[in-house]
Amino acid sequence: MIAGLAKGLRVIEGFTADHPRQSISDVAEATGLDRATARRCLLTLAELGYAAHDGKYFTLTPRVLRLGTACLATLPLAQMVQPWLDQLSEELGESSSVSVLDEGEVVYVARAAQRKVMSIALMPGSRLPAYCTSMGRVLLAALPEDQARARLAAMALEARTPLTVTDPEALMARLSVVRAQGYEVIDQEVEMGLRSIAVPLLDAHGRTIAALNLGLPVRDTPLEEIPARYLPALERLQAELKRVLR
Amino acid sequence: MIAGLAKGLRVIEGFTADHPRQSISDVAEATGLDRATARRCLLTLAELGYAAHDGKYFTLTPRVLRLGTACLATLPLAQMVQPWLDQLSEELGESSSVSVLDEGEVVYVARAAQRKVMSIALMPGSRLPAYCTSMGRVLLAALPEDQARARLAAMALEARTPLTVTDPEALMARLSVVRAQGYEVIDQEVEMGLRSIAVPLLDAHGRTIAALNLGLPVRDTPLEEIPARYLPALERLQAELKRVLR
DNA sequence: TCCATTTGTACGGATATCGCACAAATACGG
DNA sequence: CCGTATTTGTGCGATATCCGTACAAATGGA
Repeated sequence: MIAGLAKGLRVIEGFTADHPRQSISDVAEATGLDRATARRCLLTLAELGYAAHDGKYFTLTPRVLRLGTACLATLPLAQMVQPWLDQLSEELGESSSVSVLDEGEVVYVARAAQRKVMSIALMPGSRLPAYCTSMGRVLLAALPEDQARARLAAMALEARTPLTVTDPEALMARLSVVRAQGYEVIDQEVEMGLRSIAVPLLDAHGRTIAALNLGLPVRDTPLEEIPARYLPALERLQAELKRVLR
Repeated sequence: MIAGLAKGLRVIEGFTADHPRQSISDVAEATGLDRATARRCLLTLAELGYAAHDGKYFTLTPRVLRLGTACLATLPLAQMVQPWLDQLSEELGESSSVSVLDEGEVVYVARAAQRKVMSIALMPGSRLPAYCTSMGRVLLAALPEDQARARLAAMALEARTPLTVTDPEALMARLSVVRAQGYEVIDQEVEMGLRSIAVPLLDAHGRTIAALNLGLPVRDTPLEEIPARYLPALERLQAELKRVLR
C-alpha cells in the first residue's frame, strides 16, 4: 500500500462542486490529512499539471479528466451499447441509459437523451443513489443479499420525493421481487414527474454487468401499463447484448 | 514532490481505450516504471477500489470516474452554461458545446446534442485536438503567440480529412485571423460532413476562459452563410455569459 | 495598535518505498 | 520430452521520502 498515492487521490476527491477552490487548510480539514501532508499533495498535483494555484487557493485543472475518461473509454461497454441505445431511444421516443454500480451509487456510462424531463442533466459519469433508481435496484438485486443489505446500510436513505421508499427492509423485499421478475419500475422516487423501467444487462455467462433503463415522463403512460408497453423492447435489447458482451 | 502519487497517476493514465486490461508487466512497460513499483501502485489502487484484478490482469473500476467528475463538477462553468446551451441548441436546431483547453486538446465540459452528425459521440470529458477544431483555434488564438506555437509544435498535426490544415505556419496565420475577427469557422477538418463555428467565452475582465461552438451538418447551410446566420446568436450568448462569469 | 487565531513553511528523525536480485512460471525450439 | 530462454512475481536491505513538530507570516477582531 503506497500511502502517498492514497492521500493524493483523497485530495482530488476532496474537490467537489461545493468546494471547487480550496486553500491548503481547507483540503487538510476536508481530507483529515495533516496540513503539511495536504500541502505536499497539492504542490505535487500542481507540478504534474493536475492542479493550479493562484497563490492562496488551489483548483483542479481539466487534466484531471484524463484520469476518469481513460476509464470510461476503457469500458468497452460504453462504446458497445451506444448505437443500440440511440436506436432504442429513437424507436420509443424516450431517453435511455446504461449504468454500472459503484458502492451505493449508479454511474451512467452511456445515455441517449430524447427529451428533457429531469431537472438535472444526466450524462456519462453522472451518479444517482442506487436505492431509489430503477437501475440501482436492478443492480443491487444482482448482488448476494448480505452485500445488498450492506450497501443500503452504508448510505443515507433520503426521501427525495414523497414517494421514495427509504425503509431498508421494504427495499430488501423489493429487491426480491426485482430478482424474481427480472425488471424494476420506479414511480417518481427520484423526482416528481419521472418514472423509469430498468432491466439488467447480462454477459454471456448470465452475470449482471450493468443495467439498462428508460426514463418516462408521468404523462406518457399509466403506471400499470409501463411493463407491457416497454419491457418487450428492453428485453429484446437485453438478449441481443447478452450475445456480444464478453 | 511526492513521488508515489506521480507514479500512481501515471499508472491510471496508462489505462487507455487501447489497453483496458493490463498485466503488471504491461503497466511497467507503458509507464516506464519498475515492475515492482508498478505492482505496488496497482495493488494500492485495487485496495482503494480504483482498480480490480482477476488474478492476472488489472482493470480500472468506475470509481476512477469520481476523480474526473469531481473536476467537472468543480468547473462552475459546466453547470452555469448548461441551461443556456440547451436553449441555444433548441432555438437553432443544432448541437452546441462548451470546451476548455488542456495542452493541445479541447476538453468538452458541457454539451447539448441536437442530432447525430458525428461518427464519434462527444460528451463532457471528451477530447479532440485543438488545431483542427473551431473551439481549439479560438482557444489557441487567445494565448500569446509563442505559447500557441509551442502547443502546436508539441503535438502531431495529422490530416484527419483532406481539408485538414496541418502546416504550423498556416495555422498560426489562421490564429491571427481568428484573433482579429473574434470567431472561427471550420469546414470539415475533423470529419467530412461536419462544419462548426466557435466564439470565445470571456469573463468579466475580457479574458478567454472557454469556447462555445455549434456543430453544423454540411447540408444545412452554405459555408459562406454560416457566420451571418449563426454568429449573432453565439455573440448574444457570449455577451450574456460575460456578465455572469467571474 | 495589539493580541489572538489561523495559515503557510522549514527541518530532523523515523519509516515506508525503491529497485535489485532471485525464484517461479510459462513459452518455445530442438 | 527436455532444456533453454523469456517473462513474471516477490523478499530484502539501503536510502531517499515523508511525517509531524515547531516556528514564521498573515489575517482578523477588539
